[in-house]
Amino acid sequence: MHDIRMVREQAAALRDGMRRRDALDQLEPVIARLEQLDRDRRAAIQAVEEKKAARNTASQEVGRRRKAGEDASALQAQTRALGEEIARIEATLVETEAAIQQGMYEIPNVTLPQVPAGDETHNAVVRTWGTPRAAEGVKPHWEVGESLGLLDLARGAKISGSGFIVFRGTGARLVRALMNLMLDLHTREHGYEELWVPVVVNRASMIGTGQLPKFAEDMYALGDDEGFLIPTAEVPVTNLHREEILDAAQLPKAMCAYTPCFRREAGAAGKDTRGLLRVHEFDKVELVRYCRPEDGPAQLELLTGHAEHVLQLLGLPYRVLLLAAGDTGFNSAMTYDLEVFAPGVGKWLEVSSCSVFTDFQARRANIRFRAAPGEKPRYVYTLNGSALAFPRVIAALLEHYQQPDGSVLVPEALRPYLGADFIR
RNA sequence: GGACAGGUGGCCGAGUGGUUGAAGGCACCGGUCUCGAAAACCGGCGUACCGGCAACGGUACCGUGAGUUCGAAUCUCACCCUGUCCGCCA
Repeated sequence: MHDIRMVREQAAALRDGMRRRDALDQLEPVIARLEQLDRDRRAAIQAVEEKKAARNTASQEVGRRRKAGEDASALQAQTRALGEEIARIEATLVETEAAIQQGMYEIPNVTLPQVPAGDETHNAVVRTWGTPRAAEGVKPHWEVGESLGLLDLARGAKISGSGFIVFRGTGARLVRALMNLMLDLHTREHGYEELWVPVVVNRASMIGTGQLPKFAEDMYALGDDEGFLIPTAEVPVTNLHREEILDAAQLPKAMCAYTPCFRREAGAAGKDTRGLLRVHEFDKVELVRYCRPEDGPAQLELLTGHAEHVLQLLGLPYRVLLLAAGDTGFNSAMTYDLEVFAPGVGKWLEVSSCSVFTDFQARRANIRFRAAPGEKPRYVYTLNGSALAFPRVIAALLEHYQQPDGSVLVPEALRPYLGADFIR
């Protein structure tokens, strides 16, 4: 969420940001309405505070007179009338503020200057690593996975529904191996603190990282009062220090967590329905960083490099995309997607999305730091990225390392974790 | 799930209807002293919003929300959270 002052004082920059996302036409009415609401709000505040100041002095006078044994009933009646007037103005103020908040929730982050303007056709490949394997003769991962007994998609669908996977045998072990490989790498070599967090979070956390109120249909709500299944570990991990003021010495702060992730994938019906490419429950290791504002872009490069490192260890060819403004997520100011090549399905698969959110999430979640003792707290910048999402990595492994005899070669870095050189 | 006890500033803790944004202490910042440090002493020290170029003025905030009242940290109600005990449970 932006500061309302962005609308008041930097409206031109805000409009330009929306234009770069190809979203200005859609959002212009919202912005214009916010400008009016902001004026209404301040006028109401001035009126209400003036009357409150009058009431405060009057009721002090009542106290003084009563203590002195004088009659204060006329002044009391007058003050009560003032109170009723205050209540009336405050009621309109509450409405105005609710409308402002609703409007502010509609406006996405403004992307950084280095982000290309326009829709996804303006996404830029900034680098590639490795050589994609030729597609000839490579079977899609679901065929290899099922023939090797690693996946049981039919039974996943039976016990939970389509889009839920059962891994079995070496397949199940592969999931555990990936989890350990990634967590070991990030904690031992990249300096992240490992967290084990709840996968059920409350509404305040979902609002803090920006999943709510805009993306409610994408999540599983538990049906009782307050619980949601997390769509990503970003939610519990970024919210860890919600409503806190950190010491500057704690920045940059690096945390990682393995969690399952739950997504209803509303609106994605019919896309990537086979295999592991789009599922309702999947596992992932997530990296989260907090930093000082001036470090944001450099921290994004660092975090993206940490995610890439996993793919390099696994020996999977990938490319890094800098998303154009129009393809950058609502909360993000700049995003790199990592796409791994899966020759069996002949596609680049998104296995990570690394973003810097500037202070857009920190403002919502109220995560601040004090640069020096005595200084005013400022919002941190938050970042996160998957490193990595398991199912598509597994798909790529099963396709990229497929052997003519139907077995799958295990990349060296994974062997100690899986305890095998080949999956057969 | 039941019964008690609690939730006050960065932390500890006083305050039970009226100049209380809130005593006192710790921490922190500045100063005196010192070769330097510690100790001691003096002073400062919350956040947000509105107005103002500024100095500054105003308003709000004592878990959250509603209510009573001329006036609420203080009284009432609901909810949330924490602690202790009981029950249940992997």
